[in-house]
Amino acid sequence: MPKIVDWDARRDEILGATWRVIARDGIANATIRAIAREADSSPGILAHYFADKADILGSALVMSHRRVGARMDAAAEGLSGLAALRVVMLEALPLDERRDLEAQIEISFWGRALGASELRDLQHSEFDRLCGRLHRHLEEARERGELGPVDLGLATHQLVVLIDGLSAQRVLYPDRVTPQRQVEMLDALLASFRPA
Amino acid sequence: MPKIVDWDARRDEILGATWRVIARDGIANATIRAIAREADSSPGILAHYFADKADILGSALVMSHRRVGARMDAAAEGLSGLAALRVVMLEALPLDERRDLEAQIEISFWGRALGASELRDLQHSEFDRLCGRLHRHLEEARERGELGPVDLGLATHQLVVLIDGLSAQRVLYPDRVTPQRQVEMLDALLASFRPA
Amino acid sequence: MPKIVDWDARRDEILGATWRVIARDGIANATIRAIAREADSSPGILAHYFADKADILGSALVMSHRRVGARMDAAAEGLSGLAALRVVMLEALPLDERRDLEAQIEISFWGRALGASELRDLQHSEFDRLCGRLHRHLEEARERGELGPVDLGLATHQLVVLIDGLSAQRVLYPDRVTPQRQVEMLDALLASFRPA
Amino acid sequence: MPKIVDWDARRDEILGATWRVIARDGIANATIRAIAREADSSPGILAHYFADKADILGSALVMSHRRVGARMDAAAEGLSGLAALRVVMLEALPLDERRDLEAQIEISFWGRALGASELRDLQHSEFDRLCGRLHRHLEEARERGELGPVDLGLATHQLVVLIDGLSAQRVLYPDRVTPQRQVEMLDALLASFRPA
DNA sequence: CATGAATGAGTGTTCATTCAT
DNA sequence: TATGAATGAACACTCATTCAT
Repeated sequence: MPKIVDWDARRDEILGATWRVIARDGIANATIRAIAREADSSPGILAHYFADKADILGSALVMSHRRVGARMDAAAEGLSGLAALRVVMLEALPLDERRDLEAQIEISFWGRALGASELRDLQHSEFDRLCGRLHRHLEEARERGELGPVDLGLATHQLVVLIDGLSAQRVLYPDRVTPQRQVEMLDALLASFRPA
Repeated sequence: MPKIVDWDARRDEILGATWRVIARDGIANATIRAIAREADSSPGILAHYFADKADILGSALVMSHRRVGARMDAAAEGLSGLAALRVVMLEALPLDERRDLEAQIEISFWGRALGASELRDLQHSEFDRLCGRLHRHLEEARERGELGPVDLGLATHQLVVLIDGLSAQRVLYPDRVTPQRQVEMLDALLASFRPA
Repeated sequence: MPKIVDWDARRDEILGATWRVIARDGIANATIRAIAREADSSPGILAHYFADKADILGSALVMSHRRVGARMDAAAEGLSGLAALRVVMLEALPLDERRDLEAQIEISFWGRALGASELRDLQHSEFDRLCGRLHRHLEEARERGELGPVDLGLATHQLVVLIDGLSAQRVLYPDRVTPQRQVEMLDALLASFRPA
Repeated sequence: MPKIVDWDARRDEILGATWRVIARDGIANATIRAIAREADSSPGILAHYFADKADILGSALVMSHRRVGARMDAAAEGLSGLAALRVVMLEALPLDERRDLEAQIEISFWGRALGASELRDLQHSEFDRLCGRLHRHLEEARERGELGPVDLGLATHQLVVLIDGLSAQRVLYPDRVTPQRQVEMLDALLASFRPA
């Protein structure tokens, strides 16, 4: 009988190690050896679970997005309109340590996307999902009469720009971007959507 | 001292080549050889102008910031308050090709800053200068009675978050972030600062 | 002892898979994993049947030689002298698909023998057997008065040189070395042995 | 001023080291490190002179062929017909240490050609040149009336089969294939071409 | 000053081998 | 007996850096 291994669990473990290395040492120092060491493993083993390094990094990004998406689903359960939009946005912002890590991952990939077109494509498709979700909640809000005369496309855009801007600021200047400050900015933006 | 002038000109030329390589191939592919080739030069010569590769990349970032700062100075000449703030912000946003390049440089460095502390420090000090400038114009606006009851610290923060968020979006999804859209968002934010 | 039979059968199966991989992908790509995959097996199992990779490759070569030898025995049954020599030679030449495979195996090992002395020794002893067989038939031919004034050592050598040369040509330029051409060359050589 | 280096001389030096490593350790052990060590150099330097390892090996083969071709040109100078053919063939056979080395190189590549199609193509084109040369001298011989009723295509083929067969035998069993023996076989074949 | 050849450490990746199951 | 996960060394190749010219 072969050694029983929970394939998906081991994969996730390696991706988790990848996150930690990226966040701690930067994506430029996220070598296969460093990831293997962080995962208490050997360099060769990564070939069992991933095709190559690009697959590891891409999978790490997708996994991060999937976790955020799952949390958004859970948080928006039973809600709709602006209320749903707010909790969804709160899941997207780097408000605690776990989400700081996600923001670090995300921003590390931004610079890398310039030189790697397939990474770029990956980010585009992942980004579309988020935009779609935000837009849907805005449409709900409009139907519920929660909105003033705002352009939904513009409003969606403002929301993602807020996420990206706050993520970047939080990663680069963690001391200046407190969770309260983030919520403050989110609420200011949401307030601007409401009828006068 | 004609030699000195030539020396600075050659330095700037190399930094310009560095920008182009980063924007075209990504910062991960910005090797010394690639930069030297882009500058129609040889790898060894870079050692005459820069201590090492980190110096090249750091200098490229500083030069980018300095150029933006100089443009802000020129644009704000004779203006103050919200009017000055607006033209300064317009210089910070990726509204044309040259500033797209600057945004690409900037974002490429974000991911790199996680693993390189001296790059982080560099970014901090550069960032402080921008915040100071924005804050100063907001203070002027307050003195001129152009502002409603806004918290200047929060407002400053909203402005830099807008810059970072729009820069990231523009670099990653250039088709979706038109110059008009950027100005639209900026004016929406500035409007929220004014008295009701 | 049914187990033993299965054991040998499994061994032969693995060696057959080894042949196919060498012929298809080249000996440089004949990895243990590739062989195991071709044999619908797992990498670890090969350790049960063979000491190490060199043992697998060496055994594959020996098995190839043994099969050729067995076919020669069968073909020469009841014959002697030049008639026997001719059918033996016809078994050694790459005249059909199966023997093309054997020639590919053989030639793949030639390059490898330079760096691996034990493989070299293996090839020497295997080669001696073939030479002995050819020489024996030539002696029979002499006794039967089928030969002109030829040096048996030289003649033996000419025969093995013909086998090696035709095998190499057939493997490298299969389109140019038709079976007819091979028989033509063999018969020309045999004719030169006969009395004027 | 840059360090003056005779590019071609350095290239040839590396290829010479490649030959020696292949002949001594086998082509499977002809690693970039081993070649660099043999050339009293460092692994990285090979990238200056060759695109990759396949380029090194391919260039080594081409260079070997080119040297043989040059020697054939020189030897056949002023001769034609069977006389030219004989000296050309004498250059192709492993009659001294230098040509033993060439035969080792050649045979090492045979096994490798099975798995590498571009190497196969290289060998084909190189082989065509040799066939063309032999055929040309046979045509001269025919015009001069030196030949009996032989098929020139078959005769050409017999010559290359002799070269390949003798090369293989010489490499694998050097003690048994003396220079005299080789010349003996060549002359026997040439004799069979002459009118009865 | 400028060049580009040279170095050697570091990268991603492959692979024979081992071993717990 | 059979599996395939795991290891770690070796591979080809890249790159920042140095230095003789």
